[in-house]
Amino acid sequence: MRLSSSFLPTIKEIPSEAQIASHRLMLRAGLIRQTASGIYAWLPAGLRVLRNISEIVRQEQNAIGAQEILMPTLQSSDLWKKSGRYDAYGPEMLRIQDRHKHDLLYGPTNEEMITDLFGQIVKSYKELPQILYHIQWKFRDEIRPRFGVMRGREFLMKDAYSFDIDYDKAVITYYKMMLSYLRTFQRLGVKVIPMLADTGPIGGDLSHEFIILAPTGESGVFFDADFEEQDWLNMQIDSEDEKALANLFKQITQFYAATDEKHDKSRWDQIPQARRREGRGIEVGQIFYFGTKYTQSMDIAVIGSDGNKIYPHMGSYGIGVSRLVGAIIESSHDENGIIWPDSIAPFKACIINLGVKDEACVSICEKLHQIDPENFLYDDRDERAGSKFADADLMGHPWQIIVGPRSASKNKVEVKRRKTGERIELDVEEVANYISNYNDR
RNA sequence: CGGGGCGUGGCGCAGUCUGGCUAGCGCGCAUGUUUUGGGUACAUGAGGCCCCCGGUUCGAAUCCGGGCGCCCCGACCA
Repeated sequence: MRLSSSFLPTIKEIPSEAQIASHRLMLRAGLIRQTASGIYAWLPAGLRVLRNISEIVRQEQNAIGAQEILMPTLQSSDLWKKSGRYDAYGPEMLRIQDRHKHDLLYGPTNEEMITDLFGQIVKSYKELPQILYHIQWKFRDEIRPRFGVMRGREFLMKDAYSFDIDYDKAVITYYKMMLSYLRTFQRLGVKVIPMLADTGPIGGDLSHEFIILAPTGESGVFFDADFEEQDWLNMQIDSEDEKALANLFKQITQFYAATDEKHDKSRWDQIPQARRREGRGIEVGQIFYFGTKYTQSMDIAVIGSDGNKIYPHMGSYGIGVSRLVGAIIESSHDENGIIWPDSIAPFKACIINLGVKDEACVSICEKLHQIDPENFLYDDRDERAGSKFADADLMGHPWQIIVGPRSASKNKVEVKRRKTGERIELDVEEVANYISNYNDR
């Protein structure tokens, strides 16, 4: 993509309405524009990030056998009246009437709908287990939206729902999802710690919040440093091997990790000083086992081998996709702008042409652009060097390829790593390899 | 929902208290010159329902009434 003809409006001034870094940077880097309180339009760069995150989430869900569907944003109130949540949900739920005066709502979540859908289709225990998910916009009419997409009213979320024959199988599914989440977040390039969450009236230890570490996070977190060393992606765990999953879960939960509400001083004190990590975090996902709550209230059952009704045990598993964009920026930026993890950056690299009227510069840039025209952003604008650098830093491209008349005559360019600021001069032909083989230490 | 604040070219603001020249300033935008590796300098220019409706007045961005929108603090939340 060429910057000169793109819809990537960066702004120099700090927008007055934005209070926190991620919100300011998202507006300044041209990722989003607000259209109403807590509601945002996603511009090309922002949409690319959203899609990159979604794609990783999708791959890791598919990897554990979850199947993608797409449920609508608007739901009939009927199902919610059946489950009893229509009245319970309160003013957070956006209620709408159609022309026939039929009550509709903009879905804040999809347990009712998926349970009903499941019930229409699955009739026998032989068809279990099932894990279904979708990535869809939701709406919760927050009392006070704030912090940009971190606490918007409309938000993009991956929500998965599982159906198992009994508790023991449901637990296995829960473990699978835990593994999938750990892998997902690692691929997203962020440090996320699962922490025991409140399970409400259901009890047990089967709900975890996934917290991304960021200094401006909403809650304080305490965890064992050993957690940081885990490499989930390179752990060869077969997601069909129940024993391996159970072991993994044991291993994960043996590490201490808690938010300030659940912080246990006595357990904390047993951890060696050197391994104690304290910080702040933002919740970006939650997994939850809730048993037969909906299948029973909505009378959705399958027939068991003995011919009797069985109410499947369910779990639900959310990842706040749009919230992650803000949360990742909170945990990865500096005073100049965003620092995107490679895996989700809107563009892999930005080619900065400092000599748009210089033949050598132009031809080198064109050549570099061909390495990956879709994912290399080419700053071909006739602008000052300073503003190009400032924009590239602001937008947070992992790589900047700087092409100036000085070195272009020697067929050399400068490559800058956004994250570290390290720069290296390379022959034009070396750039593609250098970037694709680069490893962060 | 309680408390506070704001609404004036695309963005950030002044002007409002104390009504009155042609509604200003910085940034951005356009054109030209200049500059050319970290937001250059100068010149010229375009761009305004002063949030909306009603009222007071010879006259309203400014005063009064009503409405809408947005932001901040709190309680709440993925």
